[in-house]
Amino acid sequence: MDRELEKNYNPSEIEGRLYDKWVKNKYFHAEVDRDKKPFTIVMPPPNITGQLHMGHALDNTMQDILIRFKRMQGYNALWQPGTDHAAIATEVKLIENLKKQGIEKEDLGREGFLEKAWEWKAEYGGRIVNQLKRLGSSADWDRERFTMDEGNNKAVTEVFTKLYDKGYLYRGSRIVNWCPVCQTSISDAEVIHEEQDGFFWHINYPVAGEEGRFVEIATTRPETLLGDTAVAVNPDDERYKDLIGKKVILPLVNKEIPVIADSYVDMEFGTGVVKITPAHDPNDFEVGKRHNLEEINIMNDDATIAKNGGKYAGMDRYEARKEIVSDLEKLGLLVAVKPHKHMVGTHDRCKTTVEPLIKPQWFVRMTEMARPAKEAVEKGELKLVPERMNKTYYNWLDNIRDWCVSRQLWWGHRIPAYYCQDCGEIIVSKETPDTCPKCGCHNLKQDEDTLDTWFSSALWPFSTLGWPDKTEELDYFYPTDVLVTGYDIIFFWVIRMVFSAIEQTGKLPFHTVLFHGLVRDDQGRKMSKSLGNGIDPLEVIDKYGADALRFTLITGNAPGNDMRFYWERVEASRNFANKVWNASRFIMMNMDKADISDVSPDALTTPDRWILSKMNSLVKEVTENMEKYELGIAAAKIYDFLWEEFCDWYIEMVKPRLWKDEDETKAAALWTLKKVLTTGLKLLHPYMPFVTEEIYCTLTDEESIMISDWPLYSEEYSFKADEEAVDIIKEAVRGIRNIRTEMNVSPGRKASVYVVSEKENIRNIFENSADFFGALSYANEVHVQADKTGIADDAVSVVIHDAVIYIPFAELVDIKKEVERLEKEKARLESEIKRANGMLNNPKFVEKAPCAKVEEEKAKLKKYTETYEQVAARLKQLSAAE
RNA sequence: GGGAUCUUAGCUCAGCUGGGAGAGCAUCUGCCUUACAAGCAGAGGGUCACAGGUUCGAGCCCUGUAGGUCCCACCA
Repeated sequence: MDRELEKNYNPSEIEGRLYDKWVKNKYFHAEVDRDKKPFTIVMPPPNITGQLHMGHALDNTMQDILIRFKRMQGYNALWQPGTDHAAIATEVKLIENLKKQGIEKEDLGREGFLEKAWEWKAEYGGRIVNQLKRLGSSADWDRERFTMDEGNNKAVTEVFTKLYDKGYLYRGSRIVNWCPVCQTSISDAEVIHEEQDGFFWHINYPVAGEEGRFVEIATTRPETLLGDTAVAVNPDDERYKDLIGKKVILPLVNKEIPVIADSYVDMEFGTGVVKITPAHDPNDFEVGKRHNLEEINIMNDDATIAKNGGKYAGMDRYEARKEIVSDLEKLGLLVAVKPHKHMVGTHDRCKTTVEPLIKPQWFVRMTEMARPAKEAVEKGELKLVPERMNKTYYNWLDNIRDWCVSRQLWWGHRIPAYYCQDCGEIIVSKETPDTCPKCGCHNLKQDEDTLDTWFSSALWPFSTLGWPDKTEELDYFYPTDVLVTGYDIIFFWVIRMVFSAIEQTGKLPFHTVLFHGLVRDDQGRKMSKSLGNGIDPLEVIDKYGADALRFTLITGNAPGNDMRFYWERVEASRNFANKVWNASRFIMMNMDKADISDVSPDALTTPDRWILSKMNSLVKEVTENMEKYELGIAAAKIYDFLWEEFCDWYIEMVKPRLWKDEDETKAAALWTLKKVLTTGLKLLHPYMPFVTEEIYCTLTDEESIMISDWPLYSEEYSFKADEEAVDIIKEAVRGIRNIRTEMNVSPGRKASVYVVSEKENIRNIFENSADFFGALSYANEVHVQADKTGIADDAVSVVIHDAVIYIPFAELVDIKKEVERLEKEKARLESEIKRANGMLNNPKFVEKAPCAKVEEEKAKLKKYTETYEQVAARLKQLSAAE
């Protein structure tokens, strides 16, 4: 051993070095290789404006675990990375930055602004990528993409024109969600409805021609009154039947508007009369369409009242609201003001209350594309993990509305639509057109708008692989396999990728979506900038290492569930890394004690076969759970095995053999230690890539653990008899330790241990294991015999199945206590026997339960009965001794 | 209004298709035993929210109740 490990695992020393080595050796890079099966994951592209947060850390850890696992299994594993231009986020951020320098967006003009944007991207766009690297992410950085790079631009234009030609994309003047602060339209998915305290203003509208008669309406937004073009009642409402077809006078505006009947009106709610403002409410818009009502836009883009708003023109919407209410009051038309909680739509980015406005926008028709997306899940071709996400998925698709994809922003993919300034013709084309196909003029102007960020990310799984070109990569790596993401962007992204992929490529973009939850703070709150409760993953990595962070994020959590972040848990994970580190150190320190190059299976001892057998089962369980995406369960199994079975039991069992100079089984022990450790390291590697790599490369001559073969379950390592034998020894050891603690015998004090059993096979087990059995149970000598000859009656005893262990602690033994202890044990066994008998005497159980279960109970009953008899016999002895 | 989900040890959570309640942390006791005190050996601690039902058998399946969380939805 030419290298040695430090006493404690120090992640910061090794992480950078190993990561550089992996990159340098191109382990992350995947090339098309027809001889190997591909396994592909596309990374959800983080925003270029972003900083790594716990959500990214979790998301990328899960992906890295899967990709490392598959890579080791022999797949040609590609983890396709990249970043997202994040239209609104970036543009808003840039505008803020410019403002600090006293520059307005408009001052720069479109070209100038975009120049700044690209500069900013060049400077900060790589920041989050570098942060991802610190996690250990084994993405193929040689293939890194950007949603606005050349290839993606091409894909976006291709899709836009194809959808347009197919009639799935149209330009229309419809009511959209408008953010007055960001000055752009946003999609329904970007609107968050939050409950706010507002008021219900009850207003009297005078009925035209009927002096003194009013209809009372109730509204939460009185300022929209300026744009009212009707008042609606339910056609079945007896109260207002006679009003239908009549006119009312719109207060303040003093204009006559009709009373119409529409079933949209709920008779039970409010006054049963609704003011209709088609230009400022989505429902009213629909009503207006049905009744051919005029749409009067009374608001500017910044949510101030427009010119047509009379005296209110220029006022902010809330200021106008106040004025209007006060004016109505003066006129005596304000009937009541009632506090009212209602849901208000806000922009998810800036929290501004959105204003429904009519704007000409581009929309993607969803009805046709939604269907196959839904069917894919229904037919099981697309699997959502956990399965309960199916309902959310269906529900969204069932109620889907057309997707508003145009944004009044500069940073993004400019819409490839051109308008003829002469004849109004719309041309959608991949190339900039020169002449108008309709009127032949050259007076064409491109649409000023850009596309929703998600329009391009919806194409991510195939655009990153070269689509629309028929590349080798696309052919080989696509469709991808698993998508890992948070359930919070199922609507924004997942569904849109699914229908886009089906429509554009005819294939699903992936066969499985693995969802994870949110990482919350220790009080269960969402981590957020405003609360200041966010924990920086990089700080965690600095303090405890990337492996500890990764392990923490993965364990103790089921797929799709939120989790809380605790520093204590990171510490526990770090301790585990250190535990593995030290076990390895121990093994390396002893490696020179024998030559293990030629260890035959016959040389293995019972504990060797036991741990190998346990290891073998572990391999199977871990692999199975990882295949099922139960990453947390698999991790817990590795943890338990390595810490308990391997460190606490096996290494302790092996020590006497290593210490003793003339022991012939030393090589077998060392061989087993190394075998089990390297297997364990491999299983652990996807979770803790750094510590496992460092140990593996120190312990073996291999180049890297990450390109080593994933362990396979093998019958040749299944040793049932040895497992049973060691279980008996462990039971005895535990019993002895228990009693010693109970009696306050200090560990330094050794004692003779007598194992008495009538059964020869049991005696053999103890005889063969005497060295480590003695060491584990603090014995200075172990006697194995068939009867009690030579053992003092007042020795302490431990009854296990098939044997009684005696420890002569004459001066320490308190017979009374000993009897008490045994009586307790006897009672416990009695209840067990009763339980087993209860089941077995139930004819229905015997009849209906599976055979294996019945047999199991019979075996238990036998074991308990036998143990019970031993205890009873021991109690008899004690009473005789008294 | 619709839907999802949670309620398990003091805390945070596992518990995969129903077959004798688990982990980490915390607590208590004893140990610096030649890999590890970031450790070792022991211990205590739970009518699995509540009420019914299905079943030979329920933490797990069904129904209802209470409380929490989240998502969706155009009740002005």
